[in-house]
Amino acid sequence: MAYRRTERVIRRLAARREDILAAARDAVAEGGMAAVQIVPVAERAGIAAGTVYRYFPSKTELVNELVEQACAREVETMRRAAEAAPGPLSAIAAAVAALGQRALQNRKLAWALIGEPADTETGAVRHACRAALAGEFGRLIRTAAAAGLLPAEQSPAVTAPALVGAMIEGLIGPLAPEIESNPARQREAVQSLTLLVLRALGVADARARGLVVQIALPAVTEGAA
Amino acid sequence: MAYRRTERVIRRLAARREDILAAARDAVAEGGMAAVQIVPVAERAGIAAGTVYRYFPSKTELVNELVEQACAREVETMRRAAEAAPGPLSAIAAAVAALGQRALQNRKLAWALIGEPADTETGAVRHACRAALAGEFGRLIRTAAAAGLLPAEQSPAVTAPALVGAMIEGLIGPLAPEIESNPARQREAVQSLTLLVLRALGVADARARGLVVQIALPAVTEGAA
DNA sequence: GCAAAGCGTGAACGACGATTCACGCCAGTG
DNA sequence: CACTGGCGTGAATCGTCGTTCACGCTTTGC
Repeated sequence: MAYRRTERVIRRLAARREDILAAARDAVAEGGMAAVQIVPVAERAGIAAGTVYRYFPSKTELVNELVEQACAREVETMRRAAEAAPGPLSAIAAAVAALGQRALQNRKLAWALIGEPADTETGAVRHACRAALAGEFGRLIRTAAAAGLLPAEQSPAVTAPALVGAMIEGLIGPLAPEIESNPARQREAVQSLTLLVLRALGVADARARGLVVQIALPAVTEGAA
Repeated sequence: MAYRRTERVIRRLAARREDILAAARDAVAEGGMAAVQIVPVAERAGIAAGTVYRYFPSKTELVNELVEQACAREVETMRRAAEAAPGPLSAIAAAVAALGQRALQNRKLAWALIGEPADTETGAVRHACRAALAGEFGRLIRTAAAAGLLPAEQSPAVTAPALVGAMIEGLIGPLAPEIESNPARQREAVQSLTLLVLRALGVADARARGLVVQIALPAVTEGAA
């Protein structure tokens, strides 16, 4: 044998791989999914087009990994926020607020990754992502319902996806008012949305119960794009 | 002069134009936005590819018109359902139900036209479409709020888009349960969603008030694809 | 220092799909 | 009925990417 990957090389390769993913992420954040093109992404990463294919078998795979990564991060954010909450209801509130907060931090990115579609292949991954979000959310709903905190008539199979849709559309969808750069209005929007979701689930007096205040602004600082 | 369009010819041209739009619509319903390709659409319409360009300056224009048409139809459906309702609250319920009902009738089509994105050009039109839906919906909310039937704290600018999102995602989004062919379950899903929306707006006891029953199944028979 | 094995390169290739256009055909005109 | 001009055609054209690959350069092992 005459060649074996050194620790140093392995590290370099891994770093390069991350660079590519980061470049792709940046591209998405700037120009949406359509902006993820091999040559531009490669340039952004400071490498040649062909090199991308040393790390990813195809563009589809690259995009898939991007979406999966982002999705996992969101689900994790949600889960953590919920776990840190003192009870099932505030867990829901916290989850919504955390997700909303993050989404607002980079609306275009979030929208592109979760909302905007791509080829059929990628569609499956995105579907899995939404399903994961809805699933996690459904779990929170069921927990609260089981604890008698929500009207029992809930059908999480319908409400969870619908509310995920409400969050997506309400905050990051193309409809959302332009609040990108205004922290105060962002906070406001997230709160409105949180209240909306709670009401939708049958919690009429969330504000009175102080469910909103305690989740007002979960510091989300990790993993900046 | 040696040529002037006869009434008959004008009619034929208009019909052809509609044929093209219909063919495009069918294509969308079958394979999503991606399936709207000039040659296949032309074949479907029984004409040559080049002919499409006698009627539409570009594919983008064709798609735009398709989306606008569909959008206008939906907004109109919503408005009419609301107007026929006996009061502001049932107007909201009726609007949601009517929209949901129609969307379910051809989920793939609805999703492709409203949910699934396309190129930047088309994005603008779709944005306008969603905005129109949200606007109409916002109007209903404001009316109800003004009548003191909803908590005054509503901020339609946030809730209307969010609830449009909830409807889209909950019923026709990729996550929605597969209920295409089961009328009973469709009815159920629409009702759940209607209740969800009403609750989200602060109406806790919609069912008790009989708001749901009266909109149970607005016969939507007009304009089949 | 030398051979072996990856790694990086970027021009070239291929697929796909929108758009064009030179040519017949048919309907309207007088 | 002959003539005119728009309509329909569909093969060819053009652009836009994703993907490949033959060729150096770099790193590793001895």
